[in-house]
Amino acid sequence: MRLSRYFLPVLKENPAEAQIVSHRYMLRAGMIKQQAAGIYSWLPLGFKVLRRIEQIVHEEQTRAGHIPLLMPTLQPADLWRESGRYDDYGQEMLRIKDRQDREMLYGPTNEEMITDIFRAHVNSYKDLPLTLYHIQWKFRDEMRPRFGVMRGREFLMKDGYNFDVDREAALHSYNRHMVSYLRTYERMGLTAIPMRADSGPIGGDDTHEFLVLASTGESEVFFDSAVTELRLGNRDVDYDNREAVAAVCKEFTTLYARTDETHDAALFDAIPEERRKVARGIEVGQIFYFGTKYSASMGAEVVTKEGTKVPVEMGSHGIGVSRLLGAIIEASHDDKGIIWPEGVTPFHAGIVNLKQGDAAADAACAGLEAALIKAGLDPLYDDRDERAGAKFATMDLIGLPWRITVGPRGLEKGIVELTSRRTGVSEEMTPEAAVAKLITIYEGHK
RNA sequence: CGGAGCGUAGCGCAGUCUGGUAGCGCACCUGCUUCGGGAGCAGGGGGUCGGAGGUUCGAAUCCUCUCGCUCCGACCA
Repeated sequence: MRLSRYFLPVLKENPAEAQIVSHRYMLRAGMIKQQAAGIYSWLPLGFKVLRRIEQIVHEEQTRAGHIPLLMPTLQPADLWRESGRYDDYGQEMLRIKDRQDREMLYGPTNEEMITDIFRAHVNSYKDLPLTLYHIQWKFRDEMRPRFGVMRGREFLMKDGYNFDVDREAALHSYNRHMVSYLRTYERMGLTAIPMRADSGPIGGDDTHEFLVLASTGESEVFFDSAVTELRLGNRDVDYDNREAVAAVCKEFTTLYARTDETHDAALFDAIPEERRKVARGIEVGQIFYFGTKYSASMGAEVVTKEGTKVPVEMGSHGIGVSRLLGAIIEASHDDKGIIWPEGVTPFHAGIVNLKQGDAAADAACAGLEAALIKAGLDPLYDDRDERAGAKFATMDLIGLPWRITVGPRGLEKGIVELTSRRTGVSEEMTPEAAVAKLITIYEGHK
């Protein structure tokens, strides 16, 4: 993409309404535009990152054997009367009447609807296990939306629902989700710690929240500092192997890590003092096992091997997709702007032409752009007729992890500069070497 | 929903107390000079002062109502 033809409305000054760094940078980098309290348009750059995050979520869900579908944003109220949540949910649920005066709602979550789909089409234990998920816009009419996309009223969420024949199988589904979530967050460059949490209005017996540590987080968290060292890495976990999956979960949940809702001071104090940490975190996901809470009230039953009917065992699992944009920026930025992890960056590299209009520089940039595209990468070439400083400032702000700087001075020696946004370290090399190095860097992030 | 603020050009703000016909910086347009970390000079365009009513010879400014947004708190992916 050439910047002169793109739509990237960057702001030099900080918008008055943005209080936290991720919100400020998303506005300044031209990623979002607020349309109402807690409701945003996603401008091209923000939309690109949102899509990359969605893609990673899809890939990891598919890897775990979960099946994508798509449910509507609007739901009939009657479905929620069956589960009893229509009255319980409160003002946070946006209620709407259509022209026939039918009561509708903009879905804050989809347990009822997925249970309705399940009961209509599944009758036998032979069709289990089954996990269905979608990535869809939700609406929760928060009393006080804030922090940009971190606490919007409209937000994009991946929500998945597992259906299993018995508790043991359902717990495996729970564990499978935990591992798939660990992989998902690591691919996004995040350290998200699973913490024992409170079940809240969804209800249930077992639940973990995934927290990204950040000083601006809304939750207070207590943990053993050793948990932050744990990494899933490139381990090839067999998602069908209950013991293997459970072992990973055990590894990640044995050390103390809890939110303030479930914090136990006695257990916490048993940790060696130097490893005892109190910090703040951003919740980027949550998994629940809730058994037959919805299947019993809504009549979602399957026939077992023995021929008896039992309500299906369920759980639900969510990832705050739009919130992740904010969480990633909170966890990865400096005073110049965003620093995208390679896994989610909107463009793989920026090309800065220091002297637009110089024949050699123009040709070298065009050549680099073509070579990167040919290699399957997605570069952003700043071909604007701007001074070097303005181009650097824009690149730093929008946070592309790698920048190739091209100028007449270097070209005389046959070299360009490849600069890491994260470390600031520049290396001089030939254009061909820069392309080769970028290909290598991104091999692990495709 | 309780408490506190703010709405003036695309963005950031001054002007409101003390009423007199709207201003600054950035951005934008034109020209010239610059050009390896947000250039300089000159010229130029753009605003129903959130909206409605009222007071007044006259309202961005005073009064009433209303809408929107932000912050603190309680609630939450």
